[in-house]
Amino acid sequence: MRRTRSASATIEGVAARAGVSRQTVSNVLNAPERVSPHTAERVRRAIAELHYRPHWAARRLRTRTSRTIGFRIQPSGPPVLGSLIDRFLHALTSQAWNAGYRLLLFTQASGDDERATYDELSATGTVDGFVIYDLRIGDRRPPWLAQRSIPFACFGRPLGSSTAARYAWVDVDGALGIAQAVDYAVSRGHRRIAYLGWHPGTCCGDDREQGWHRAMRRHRLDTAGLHSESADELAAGTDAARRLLAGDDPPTAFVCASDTLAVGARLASQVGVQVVGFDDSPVVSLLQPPMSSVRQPLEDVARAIVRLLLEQLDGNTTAEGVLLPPQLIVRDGQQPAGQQKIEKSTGS
Amino acid sequence: MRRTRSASATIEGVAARAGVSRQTVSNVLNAPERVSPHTAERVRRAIAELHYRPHWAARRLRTRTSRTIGFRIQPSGPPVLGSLIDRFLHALTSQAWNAGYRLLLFTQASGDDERATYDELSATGTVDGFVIYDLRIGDRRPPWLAQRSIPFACFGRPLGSSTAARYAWVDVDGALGIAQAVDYAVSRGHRRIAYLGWHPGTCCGDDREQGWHRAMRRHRLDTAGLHSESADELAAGTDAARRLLAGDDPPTAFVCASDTLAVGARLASQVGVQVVGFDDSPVVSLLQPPMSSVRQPLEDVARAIVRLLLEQLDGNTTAEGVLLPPQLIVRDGQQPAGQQKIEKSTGS
DNA sequence: TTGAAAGCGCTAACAC
DNA sequence: GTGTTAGCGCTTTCAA
Repeated sequence: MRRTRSASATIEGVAARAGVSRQTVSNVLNAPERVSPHTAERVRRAIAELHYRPHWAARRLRTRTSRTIGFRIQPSGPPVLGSLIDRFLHALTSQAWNAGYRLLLFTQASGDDERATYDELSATGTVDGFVIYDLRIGDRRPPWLAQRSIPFACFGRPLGSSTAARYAWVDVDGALGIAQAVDYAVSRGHRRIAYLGWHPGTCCGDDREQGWHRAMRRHRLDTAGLHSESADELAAGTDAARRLLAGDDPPTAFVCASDTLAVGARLASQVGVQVVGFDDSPVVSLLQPPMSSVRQPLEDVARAIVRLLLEQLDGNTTAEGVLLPPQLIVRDGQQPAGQQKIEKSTGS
Repeated sequence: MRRTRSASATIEGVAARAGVSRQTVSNVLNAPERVSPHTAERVRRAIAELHYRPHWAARRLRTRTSRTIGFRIQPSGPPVLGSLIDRFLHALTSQAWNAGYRLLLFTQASGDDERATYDELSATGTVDGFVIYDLRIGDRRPPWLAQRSIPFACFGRPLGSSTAARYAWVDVDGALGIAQAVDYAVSRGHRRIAYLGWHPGTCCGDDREQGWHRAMRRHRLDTAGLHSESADELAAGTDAARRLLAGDDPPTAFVCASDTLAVGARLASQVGVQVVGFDDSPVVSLLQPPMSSVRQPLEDVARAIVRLLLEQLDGNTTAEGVLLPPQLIVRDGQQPAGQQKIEKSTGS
């Protein structure tokens, strides 16, 4: 006869079967070094025979930890090419699990104060801390959480806050990524390299634009008439590219703040015009001919975020910022010296 | 001075402040009808003043319910256009939350038995049940879970199982969706309407192909030489479309089992050839010119799934199957009579 | 190295 | 309508 859910074994049952006290069973699971190998073996056998698993809630109540990380997903707004956050979510779930933590998902309750749910989950002890992302300039969540001593770690630098340095964050060096893209375009012989970015004030947009400016300066290239700001939309990318291409001395390459803008630019470009995107969205590798794009190291970001968060939960208040380098995934044309081709291009 | 996390109020503190017993406070929260309005008001004030929140784990232990639903996300395999599951995840999170449940995410631990994690989460009482998706033919999870009386609900019909009728599932009527697409193509004057599908045996592929066959028969249209089976890849769509277009009496419209195939088909098609996709991926609305696609009602799916799961948790063992109608989102050309245009097409 | 006692915070069952 | 008692399953503290 099968064990049923309603009658699952408790630590008491295991202790009885192994002929030891509850304590010893607990020690086998939580502090094996305190138990003699012989006893431990007997206990482990009893555990296996009874298919015993410690009750999650009982453990949580006793230790007063939830071993759970909260993560809020936003409704996926305007259509963009493959959401970076969805891919990040996979990495985060996996990293949290590896660290013995669970990931709890939630959404903003409609009409709710943005922070009510953070408060709820934290005050009830449902989660030990949060991972937050999509930080806007002057985002009020970091100071709000910090003031309440609620542990959190950010994907992205908290900008526009005087206390930003005190938060734990992990970000990808957008300036470096864009600079890599410019370097690559230069190595392919381009000199008129335009940048399609977002309106100033968008989260990581300023950072990426900086990368373009600096890289162009380093190569002693002129930037006049090669710059556009728009919303993060495909049509905006197309419009911007058309406008720039119509000028005197038009660009022969576009380096873009997003894949969405990049695909838009491609629609306005003839063969021979190089376009480099940002984020390495799945759809990008499907394009014909293939397009290069800057990839964010999402696994590394997730690993670092979990580490920073757990350090706080362990009481090590290391308010640290981690900046990770992205990687240009080259899909068009020959490799520049020193670059490694990471992915085969898809296609017929 | 601020309340700190470590010293949060308990039900005892609230009871003391309100001058009632712990039980009364509990009743105010869980069974308000048992408490006199006057007492309830006093208790509520005390709750507010102390910023009291019932401790999640204590509740879970006492009631022996986790109020949590488990959901496994797979690593996002080969690049496809915008993952349907990511959008479903938003809807599911929101619906679960509205029902008072939390959504717990997990991934398959590498090298693990596929079912070990389901077992772990269930046996420890970390979750009350699961939502599973991406059911393959003869998927062993449904019978495995059912045998252990672990509640679950499927997104998609469990196929290839003799006991499928006994499971709770919610699916979208793919045959109907494809039929809508065919009807629309016919209304636009097309007679040679091809179908690009997947290899037989793929989960919902057979269903969708059925829809094409039936709709074509209903319109008394010939299907010979208008059918292709391939992997769900962009290049495969392009190849298939090219092959069919090269035949005698080539198609003037393509109805596809996925947006990925549809976009592939577009790349092989000239202006005037109509292509209809499936899933209404975000990227589809970005195409120029816009493309129509069959949209799955993910909010409704999520709502029904949560309902079916909670019914099981409440002890109502309704092994029910729910089939929901999809909706053709028309983006190209004029509306056929009786069709409503749902979304503005994006573009310049 | 092992065991006994205590209690985490809450709610079901019952008495008043 | 409200209070008292008991105990969910576990781990921390302290004694043996």
